[in-house]
Amino acid sequence: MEIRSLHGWDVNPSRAVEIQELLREKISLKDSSSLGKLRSIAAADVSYNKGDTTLYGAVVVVELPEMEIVEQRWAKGKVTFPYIPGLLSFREAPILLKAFAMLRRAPDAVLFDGQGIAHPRGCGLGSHVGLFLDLPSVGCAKSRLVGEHGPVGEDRGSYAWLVYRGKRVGTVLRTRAGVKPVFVSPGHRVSLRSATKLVLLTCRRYRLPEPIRLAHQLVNRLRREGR
DNA sequence: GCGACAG
DNA sequence: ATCTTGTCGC
Repeated sequence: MEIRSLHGWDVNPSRAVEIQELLREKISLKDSSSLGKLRSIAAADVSYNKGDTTLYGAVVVVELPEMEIVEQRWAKGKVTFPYIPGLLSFREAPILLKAFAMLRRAPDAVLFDGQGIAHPRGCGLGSHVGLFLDLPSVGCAKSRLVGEHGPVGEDRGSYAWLVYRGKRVGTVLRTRAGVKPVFVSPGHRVSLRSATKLVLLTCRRYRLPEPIRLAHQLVNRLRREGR
């Protein structure tokens, strides 16, 4: 699929912050019309090698309603940026974009293992990569980066607003009774409402969305087998 | 200066 | 993220 080039990746942390502030203005929180006929959903994830600088990135595409895998691509590369809270996309996006570039067909939406706009500068991994792909994207993180929230109901589907600097930037969603909730936030071209519905829709028997679990399994398998 | 801090 | 076995519970 086509990848819109917005800037290179050879940057330092200071420059990365400037880039996020510029990208923030380009993010759309409106539902893309293409979400109406939502059919294929993709998810991307990254895995690292221990004392090495090798990393793997993968994207898995599934189709509703059964969510069977229709395509999957992966790439192997080297770490070029350190892990700094708030700058995760500069570490993981490059390898993920390589995998996305190999997709034959662009998915209708993409899920990311990280934050969308629930970020210090409103531009987390989900938003950053969503902008490059110019596709509806959603951030679904396992823990909090920024924002505050009240208690979350115990039933599946219960949620609390994630508020940051006086704005609702996401939801803390219980995707399964009895398990820790996930942090959902719009990436690009999706509303907070739709982002939350999309995550709940793709969560079946586990805490995380099925596409994300599949991408997670794929990169970990690649790392174990050292391919 | 101190505490927080996606993966 | 990664290092790691068993184990408590539905």
